[in-house]
Amino acid sequence: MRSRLEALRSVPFLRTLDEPTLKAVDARCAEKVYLKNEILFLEGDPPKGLLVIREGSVKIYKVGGTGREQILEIEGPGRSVAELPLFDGQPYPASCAAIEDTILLTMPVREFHALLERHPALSRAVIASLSQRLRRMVFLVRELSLEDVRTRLANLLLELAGSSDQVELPWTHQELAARIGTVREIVSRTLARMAQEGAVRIEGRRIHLLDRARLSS
Amino acid sequence: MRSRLEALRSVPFLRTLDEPTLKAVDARCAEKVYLKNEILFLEGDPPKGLLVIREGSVKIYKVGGTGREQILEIEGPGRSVAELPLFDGQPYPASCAAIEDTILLTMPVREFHALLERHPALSRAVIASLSQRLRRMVFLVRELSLEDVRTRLANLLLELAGSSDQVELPWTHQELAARIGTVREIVSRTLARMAQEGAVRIEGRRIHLLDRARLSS
DNA sequence: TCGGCGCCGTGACCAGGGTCACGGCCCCGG
DNA sequence: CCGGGGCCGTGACCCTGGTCACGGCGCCGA
Repeated sequence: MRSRLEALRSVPFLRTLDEPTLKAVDARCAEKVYLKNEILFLEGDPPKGLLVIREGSVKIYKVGGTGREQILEIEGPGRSVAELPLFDGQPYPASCAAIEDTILLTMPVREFHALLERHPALSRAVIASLSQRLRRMVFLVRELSLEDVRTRLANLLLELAGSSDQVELPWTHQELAARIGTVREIVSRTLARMAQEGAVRIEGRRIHLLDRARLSS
Repeated sequence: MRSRLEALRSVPFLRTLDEPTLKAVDARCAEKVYLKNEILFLEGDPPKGLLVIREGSVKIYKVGGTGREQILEIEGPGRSVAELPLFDGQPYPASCAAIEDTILLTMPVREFHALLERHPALSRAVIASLSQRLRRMVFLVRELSLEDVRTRLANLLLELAGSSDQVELPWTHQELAARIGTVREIVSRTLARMAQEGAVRIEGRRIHLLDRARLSS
C-alpha cells in the first residue's frame, strides 16, 4: 500500500468516486499510527469517522464476561472498518484493535455524509458493501451454532489457503481460536489431531493441506 | 394489517417514498398466500423479488448437517424479508418458511431496482435498514460464542417481554430453541430451573418475570 | 550469556449441553 | 368417544470442548 490515495481508492465503496473527488477527500483525511495491540475504539464508543487502513491490519471483536474474545472480522490495507455507526448514528457494536503496527486514515463523519448526499452511486456501493458484511456474519452464525470446532477450523484453513495446498499461518493459535469461537488449547489439539489423521502436515507456522476431502469431512 | 398499501407503507425503507409512488408500486406487486410451514425459498435459490409480509410471519433460518435449525430472524406483518440478494445479486444466504399462514406481497426485482435509481433517499433508508440487520447478527454471534444457554434464553425472554413483567410465549419451545441455538429439551429444562430459582413463574404459555436481576445474572 | 516473555503442546479434570427414550397432556378430527 | 399427532417434561447417558496447570522452545534485549 503506497500512497494514501491508493488506500482510499481500494476501499470497495469509495472506488465509485471520480479521481478529483477522491483527491479532495484525501486532503481532508487525518492520518494516525497505531502500534500493535493498541485499541482503535471500544464497543459503545461514539463514531469517530470513516476509518481506512493504509498499512497494517486490525481486528473487530467482542469480549465476553469470562474475558474470552470473539473476532468478527479482520481487515487489512485498503479496507475500511466500522462504518456501521456512520450509517445509523448508533455507537460501535464491537471493539477494534491493531494486530500489527497500523497506519490509519480518518475521514470526518460530516465529510462522509456530504459525500453520500452528493454521490448517489456511492450509496449503492455502500449497500453492496454492507451486504457483504452481512453475509459474512450469517456465515459465522451458522458455523458457531451448527458446526463443531473441527469443521470450523478446517473451513478457516481452506479459506486461508484458497486454491493453494498450503498456508502460512498469518496469526497465532490464540487468534485462530478467537476467530472460530474457541480457545487456544483446542486449536492446538485439533490441529494435532488433523495431522495425526493425515489430513494436514504441520511445519511450524506452515500447514500443508494433504487431503482436502478428509479435512472438510 | 389491513390493506396492501398499509403493509408496504410500514416497511421501514419504503416509508421514504411518497404516496403516489407507493401506489404505483402497490399496483405492480403480486400477492400470494402461504400456509403454515410452507417454504418461501431455500438457501441458494436465486432472488425472487422484494418480499413484504402483509399478514402472518416467517422465519429465516439455516439448517446444519444434523438437521438442527438456527433461526436468524423472525419477521411479521409490515416487514420485508430477504433483501440481500436484491442488493448484491447473490443467492439467498438462508432459507425462509412461514411459521403461520401468511400473505405475502412480491415486488419484482427490476421494479425495485428502478425505484432505487429514481429515489436516492431510498438508498439511504436501505442502508439504515441493513445496518439494523447487521447489528442483530453481531449480537447473535456474540451470544452464540460467548454466552451460555441460560443467559441467551433470559435475554430472549427479556426482549420479548419489553417493559412488561410477563410474556405470552408466541412460539413453541422448539422455536425458542432454534432461535437461541440449542434444542427443545434444554429450553424446557432451563425454564424449569429458572422457575425453581424463583426468577420466573410459568403458567402454561405465559411467563411472569419475577426477578429480572436474577434472570440476567 | 542469561533471563524473561510470548507462543505452543499436552495431560487431567470437569461440566454444559446435546442425544435418546419414554410418558403425559391437550386438542382436534373421524 | 376414541385415536393420533403435536408439544412438553424429565431421567440417564455421554462427549465435546472449556479450564487449569505445567513444561518446552525460541527469540530478544539487557
